[in-house]
Amino acid sequence: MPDGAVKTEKKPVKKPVKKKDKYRQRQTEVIDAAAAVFAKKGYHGASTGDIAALLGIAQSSLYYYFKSKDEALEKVCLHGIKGYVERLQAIVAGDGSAEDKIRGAIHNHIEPVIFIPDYFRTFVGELRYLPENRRQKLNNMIAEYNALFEQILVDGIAEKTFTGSLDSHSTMLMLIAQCNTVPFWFGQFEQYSPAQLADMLADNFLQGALWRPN
Amino acid sequence: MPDGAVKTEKKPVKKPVKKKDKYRQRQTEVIDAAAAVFAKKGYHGASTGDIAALLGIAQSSLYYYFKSKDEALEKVCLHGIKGYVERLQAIVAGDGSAEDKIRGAIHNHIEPVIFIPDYFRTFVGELRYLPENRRQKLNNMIAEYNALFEQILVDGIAEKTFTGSLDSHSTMLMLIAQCNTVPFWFGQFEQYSPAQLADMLADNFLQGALWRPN
Amino acid sequence: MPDGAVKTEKKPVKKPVKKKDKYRQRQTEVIDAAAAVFAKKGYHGASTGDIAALLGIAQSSLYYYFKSKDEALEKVCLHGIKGYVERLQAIVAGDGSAEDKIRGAIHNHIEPVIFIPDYFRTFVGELRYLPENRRQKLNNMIAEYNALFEQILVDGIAEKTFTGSLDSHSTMLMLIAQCNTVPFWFGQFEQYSPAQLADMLADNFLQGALWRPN
Amino acid sequence: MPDGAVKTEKKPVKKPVKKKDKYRQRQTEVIDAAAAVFAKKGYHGASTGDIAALLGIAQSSLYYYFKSKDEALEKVCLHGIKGYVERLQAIVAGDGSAEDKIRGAIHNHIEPVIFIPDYFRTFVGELRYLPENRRQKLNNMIAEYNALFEQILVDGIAEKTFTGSLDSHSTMLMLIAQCNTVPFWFGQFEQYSPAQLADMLADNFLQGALWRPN
DNA sequence: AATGAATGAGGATTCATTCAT
DNA sequence: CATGAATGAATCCTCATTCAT
Repeated sequence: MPDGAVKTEKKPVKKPVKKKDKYRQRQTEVIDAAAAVFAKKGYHGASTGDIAALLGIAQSSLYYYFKSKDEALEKVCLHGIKGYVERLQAIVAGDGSAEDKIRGAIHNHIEPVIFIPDYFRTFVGELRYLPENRRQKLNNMIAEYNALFEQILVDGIAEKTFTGSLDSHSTMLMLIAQCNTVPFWFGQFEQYSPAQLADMLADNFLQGALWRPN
Repeated sequence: MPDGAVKTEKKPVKKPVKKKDKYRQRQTEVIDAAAAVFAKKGYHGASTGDIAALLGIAQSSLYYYFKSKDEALEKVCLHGIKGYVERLQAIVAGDGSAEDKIRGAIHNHIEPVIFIPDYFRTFVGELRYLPENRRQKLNNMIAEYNALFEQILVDGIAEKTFTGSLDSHSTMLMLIAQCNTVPFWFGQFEQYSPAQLADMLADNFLQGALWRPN
Repeated sequence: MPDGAVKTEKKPVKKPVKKKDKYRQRQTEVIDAAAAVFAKKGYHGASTGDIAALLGIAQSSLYYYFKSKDEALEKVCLHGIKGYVERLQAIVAGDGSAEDKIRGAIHNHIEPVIFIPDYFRTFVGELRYLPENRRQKLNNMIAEYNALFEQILVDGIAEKTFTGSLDSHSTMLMLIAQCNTVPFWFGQFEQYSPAQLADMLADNFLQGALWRPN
Repeated sequence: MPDGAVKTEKKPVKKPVKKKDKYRQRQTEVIDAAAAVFAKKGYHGASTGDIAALLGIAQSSLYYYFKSKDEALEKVCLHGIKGYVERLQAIVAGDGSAEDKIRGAIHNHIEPVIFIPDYFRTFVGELRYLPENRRQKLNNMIAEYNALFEQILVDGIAEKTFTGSLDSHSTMLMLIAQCNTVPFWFGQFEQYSPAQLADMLADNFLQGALWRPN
């Protein structure tokens, strides 16, 4: 009984929370739309009108959710790599072999690429159009990510998991580049799950293509 | 008499040839500039003003060399893959092993990527902005190129040069995607020659990264 | 006394009054803010967002206190010259000399200019942006004010307080214009009180700048 | 004969000059229009469309003559005070009495105010909307101008042309302010020439309004 | 009594393109 | 050959205003 009273009293306390939540949710939808349009048409090829049309709202209404097209791109990119670094840190810090780690890293990289392809394609293809000042933070994250990735290779070479002829830096770049291209051709391969794709890629990287008689 | 006639006759005959040559040459410079600007800023991010500025001429003067920005992009893309298919055809028709052929194909693919990076980056990154009608021809070339590439893999699997677990289609796409990313990070690797890079890539693809005690 | 009854009876009677008072008071604050923003940024350079920000409320909340930006400007202007005409009428109707009256008029004009500078600057500088229909009333007040001012000059010339070479109309305009400019540079003269400033201005007007040996 | 040849040779040399001249001339017309519109509607109340409409050209064509609305305002303001400082310098450097100089200064100030009223009204009323960076130069010119003006007053007080009770700084500001207001009410006084107006103003300032029996 | 959400209209600016010379 | 001049369309963004709550 008192509970009922408490509940009705809570409302005025709760409301602002709910409102902010609703705003956040709508903002997410708006950024989703931006990601979709940027991915499809490229940042400069996309107009705010395109985004608004996708949402079925007025162009000017977009600006209630972001302050500029730049900011929208930034938000898309940030969401595109959210958690990436953290997850890779966990993998690197783990106690598996270098092979396990590289497989883990490839899975980590590819899965979001496939689950939020619009965000990821935008991140990969349009980040360079983000103005210098907004790009800084993202560049730092990339640098950190790359360093972690390379670390796995370096360690693997040291522990003789990987061949000593591997140039860790260029290999890292190539491997990441390869993963990054996935969302651009994945559409044609719906028969493979993201995990399968990641495995294929990892196998390819680790084993090579040559036939090995056994 | 004949002399005079010849002279006056020759002029209108010869000059146009020379003029056309000069025109062609200047046009090449213009398309070079377009390629450079497209590569740097993206098709939609680039303005005809940027191209003109790079050449030190007036914007309107560009239209003497191409009819529209679209056409400029088309010319850049066409030049970006000129000879690609033909050279790959020759490689496929050759009588080396599948391994040799795949190495040859990778070299073939990478060298231009590096020698005319502006053209190639534009081709890889901006082709999708080319209007449907102009894109047709290029798409056909790509399809043919991909088919040739895949053929090598298919043959290689058949002749047991490549492991049977290889999915030829997706492998082809990944391999090409990997080659295509080269011009985007090559700048950092001036210590490697294009040929060395191609070898590294081919080795990686063929041998894999795992350490092989022997 | 039947306190209880009175109290409960009064409430519904009094509250609306109190409410209106509170509304009026808040409205005054809102118009104050509008005056400040208009004075600083100009009518067209000011946005309703600026006003709301100064008050710490939402833009849309402003419309509870005025129906449009136009109306806000009108309210500011009206408040800016409230009492002006009446006080000048009193001065003109008084029985001092023309010199006293012109001094009184200048004081009358300058003091509000300084005590409510935002209102006054807005009135002087932004009135012209008020739409025709709203401007009518204010224009009439100005005309009346000017006429009263000129009357002092005319009378002063007739009674030989002022030199006969004075063109009363243009002099009136110049004198008023001079007073109007005060709030635009007064900030730099905090060492002078409004009354001193008015005196300086009046002295200048009456005596002139030339040195008079005596 | 040689003359003819020379003449035809000159053409290519002369042309560029003529073209630039034509551009300059047209630019002047454009800035004239901008001044007119700014003066009438205020900087923020004026749209580039208004300016274009006055010229009978397309909005976008304006940008061939100035890079931004800001720049247009700057050009108008600069033109509005062109020569002001220099002419006042000449007056101050002259060898007349302080009275002559102050008369000269008032004439100098008022005449352009009347001959190019749009420029001047814009300069007086809209300069404050010019972004900080563009305003610097103009502010410096104003400071220099004011200093020169004040110098006349200081000298005049020293040489006992002006009464010792004069506060030179505030008087300077008031006098200039008074001159500046002229173009805002001059329209009503077409019976007076600029010179007459300047004389009236100077007389007023020097002699004062009081009747002097003599 | 106030606000969140949304919008239409307008505004500055860019840009590809044209055309006379 | 090349350009100066001009323009229409598009684009990003701001803003006054509305209205349900």
